[in-house]
Amino acid sequence: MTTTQATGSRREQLLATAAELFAARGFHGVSVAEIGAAVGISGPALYKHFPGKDAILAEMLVAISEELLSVGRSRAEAAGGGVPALRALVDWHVDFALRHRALIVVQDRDWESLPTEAREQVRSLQRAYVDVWATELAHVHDRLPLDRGRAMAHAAFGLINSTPHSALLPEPEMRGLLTRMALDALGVD
Amino acid sequence: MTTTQATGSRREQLLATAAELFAARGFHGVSVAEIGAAVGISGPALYKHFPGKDAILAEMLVAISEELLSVGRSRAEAAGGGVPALRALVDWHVDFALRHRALIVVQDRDWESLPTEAREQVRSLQRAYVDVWATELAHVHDRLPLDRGRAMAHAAFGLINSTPHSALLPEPEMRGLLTRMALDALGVD
DNA sequence: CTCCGGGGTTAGCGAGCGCTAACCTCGGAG
DNA sequence: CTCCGAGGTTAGCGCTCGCTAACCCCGGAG
Repeated sequence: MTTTQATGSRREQLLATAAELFAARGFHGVSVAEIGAAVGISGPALYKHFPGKDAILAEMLVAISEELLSVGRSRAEAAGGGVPALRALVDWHVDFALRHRALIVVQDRDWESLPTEAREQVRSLQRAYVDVWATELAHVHDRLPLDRGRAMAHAAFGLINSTPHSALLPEPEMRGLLTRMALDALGVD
Repeated sequence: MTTTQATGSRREQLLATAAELFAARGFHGVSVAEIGAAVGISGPALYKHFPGKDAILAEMLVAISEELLSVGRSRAEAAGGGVPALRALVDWHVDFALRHRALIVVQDRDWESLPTEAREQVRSLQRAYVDVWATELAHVHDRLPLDRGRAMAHAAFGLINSTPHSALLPEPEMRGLLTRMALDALGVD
């Protein structure tokens, strides 16, 4: 068996670079030649690592959707539910958004460019993640319908995910600001 | 002089239809043939109304940026500044986002596809709009630096503009929810 | 030493794109 | 009655795109 190290790092290098390019100019606005050039190989060499351009997008969006959900779930559980769980969820999402600005942009801009199967997968992962938030919100605000909790979660994501578009504050201050605004918007305190 | 009515309505029909298509599949994901077909003409007939595909995008984004700024300004002024002005701004932006979901989506997804001149124009209009919010925020929260006010405004836009992506509540309830969450996030009340 | 497969190269295909050219139609203004 | 320009049409050009084909290099297992 060969070392999967080199292979893995080239793949991940491509994923990371493609994420930056997609974030900057959109999935349809970036060619495979550009993606290749950005990592020092050129054009069709990319097909030795991915079956197609779509597959790159699919892999990165499925991966982040899975990470958001699984870590979000475990942090909420570790916090024991209720207000501490919501604090944990906000902290987690703010942290993620600040660390992966490019992926945040791509996720809600190029979602429609996913091949059908991956699109469904991402959709269901996102729904599950929203429901983690919505159920915690329902525990905190009693008599809160699930629909309303979901809408509140979406609004909070919009607030937190706005950070790639502004980015005019130093990172620690931005983190604090977004965290406080999100908690206030969710009526937590 | 001919009646500019028919001409104007065809132009506006194209603008409205193109906005829906761009919102659904992205600027690069929609062809001029599709835009034409969606209004009953086909393909190149569109060049009798616009100098190019870019120009359609430019016209609609410049128009909404101007409207957001000018109406926002006048409403804030009419409210007399301070907390009432912020309430007026939130009401205005929520109303706009609910009425023009497609344009909201296009504005922050296909911004980079604008021709240079229009891009600069939209950028400066948006900056001015953000500053309307930031200055009112500075009046309400004393010692609030302008940078921080701008970041708060961006976050509030993110919250309010999330509505095209969720849309799972009836409109009046959504309006109330977004308004309350935005005001809470901004520390107004 | 051999050889073979992973990871790279260039050439080029077929399709779709934005846009232009050339032409048609037809409802008024003169 | 004439004519002309607004607003359509189709044909097709030139370009870029995603992707395939065919080939090459070379490090390490047997």
